[in-house]
Amino acid sequence: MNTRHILSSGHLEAVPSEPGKRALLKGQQTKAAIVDAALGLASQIGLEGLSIGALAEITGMSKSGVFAHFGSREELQISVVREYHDRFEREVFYPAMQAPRGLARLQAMFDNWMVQTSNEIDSGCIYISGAVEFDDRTGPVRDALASSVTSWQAALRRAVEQVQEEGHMTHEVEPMQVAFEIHGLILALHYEARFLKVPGAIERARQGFARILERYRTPADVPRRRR
Amino acid sequence: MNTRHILSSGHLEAVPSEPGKRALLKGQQTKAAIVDAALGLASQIGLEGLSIGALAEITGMSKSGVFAHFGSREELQISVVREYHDRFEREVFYPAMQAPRGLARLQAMFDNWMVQTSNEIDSGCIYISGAVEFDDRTGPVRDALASSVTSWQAALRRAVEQVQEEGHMTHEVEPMQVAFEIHGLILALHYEARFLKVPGAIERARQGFARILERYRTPADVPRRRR
DNA sequence: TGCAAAATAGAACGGTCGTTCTATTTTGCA
DNA sequence: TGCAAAATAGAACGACCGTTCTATTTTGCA
Repeated sequence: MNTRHILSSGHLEAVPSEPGKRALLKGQQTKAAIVDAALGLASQIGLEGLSIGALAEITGMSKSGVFAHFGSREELQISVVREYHDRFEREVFYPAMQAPRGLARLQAMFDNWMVQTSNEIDSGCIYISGAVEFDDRTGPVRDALASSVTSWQAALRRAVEQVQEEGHMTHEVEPMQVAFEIHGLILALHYEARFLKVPGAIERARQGFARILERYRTPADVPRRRR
Repeated sequence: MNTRHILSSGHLEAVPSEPGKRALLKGQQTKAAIVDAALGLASQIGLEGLSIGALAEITGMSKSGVFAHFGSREELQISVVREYHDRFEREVFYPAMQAPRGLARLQAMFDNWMVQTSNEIDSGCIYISGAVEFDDRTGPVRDALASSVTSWQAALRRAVEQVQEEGHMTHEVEPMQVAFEIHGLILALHYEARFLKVPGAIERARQGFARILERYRTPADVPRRRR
């Protein structure tokens, strides 16, 4: 249909493929602004709640103007997932990689993740709401979500392995089991803080994490209490 | 508007309020069937995905026929939440109360909860999907959801307290902290089994639960390994 | 069994949705 | 600076939404 549109619009003799890619500065700039607004909207009402009309109103554009940047609602949703993936890397993953590998890095990953998840008013986590919205659907949006989440889980697993190699955690537990339990703490935090609005959920998650570390500590490992 | 409808339809001289409540057998029966179908639908696509048109098609009724039983979509959603609450009590809570109070009962609550949550193909958990859909909204649907969840959490907390009184868990941990961590395991189970479709999520949750018990075990308590 | 009330059907409403088509404006290299 | 291509606007589409209104059928007690 993209082809049909190009062919049917205006001057046909100039084949529009070859004349060396333009910079498209303005276009990409507006597109980035739309995706930014879309991410904000999706964080509040979910990926399925995204509507092109609402997005047009927010950005002050026309519906078709917004639409043209993506070609379909699904492509818009995918763009939002990619954008969230990038931000998650930028705000959670990369900063944690600055910490020395081992306990400190795992702790940093968890801390950053907590902050990202419970970011007070706005921005619920797309990975969590998206999982609920797309858990019995197939298609590229689900795939984009799942692959982002899976890659983050793999990063978590590596971090746990490094704690084991460092000697601060027993090898008797599978790294993915630890990642599972940590994920559970984040999900419970998101549930209680964002839905039930109970205070102190962050502290519960923090305690849960500390107790996972204690539970799986190498027998010889020094307690080294912080706080 | 209800009044307007009554007044404007047909014979006005007979005030329709007093003639002793009828049994309404057929009506309540169809309503129950609609709620049942609605719960099935909401379990798959969420409370927000519920549409009266789709429900009419499933039940073989007309849209207005379905609608008349509830008066609004919101009332339909509330009915679905109440129905899920009843089933949750019937399939998770009451059976667990048959087990002797203490460790056995807490274990039964967790086991039944796991089964209810990861029920293979159909029926995702309304408490989980609903939390995501209504986490930044207000209104009676959110309130119904939240109060159901809160009452279940209170039941969980009592069960944990009884384990402490029984002497199988240290008093050093707050019961709600234990409930928080257990909730996290269920949420992670739901996430990984239903969205990511990874096998073995149930076993991860089960291990996580066992390790919570180990972690908080009274020092003097005999391990008493099962399996 | 009659008859009022309850239950259901059917059509229509205003609204929003994603998408398409055409027309106009804006961009940015030659 | 001209001009093709890119970007955007605007109107219209068919579909579905929740809801209302009126008309018809079904129910179940007197």
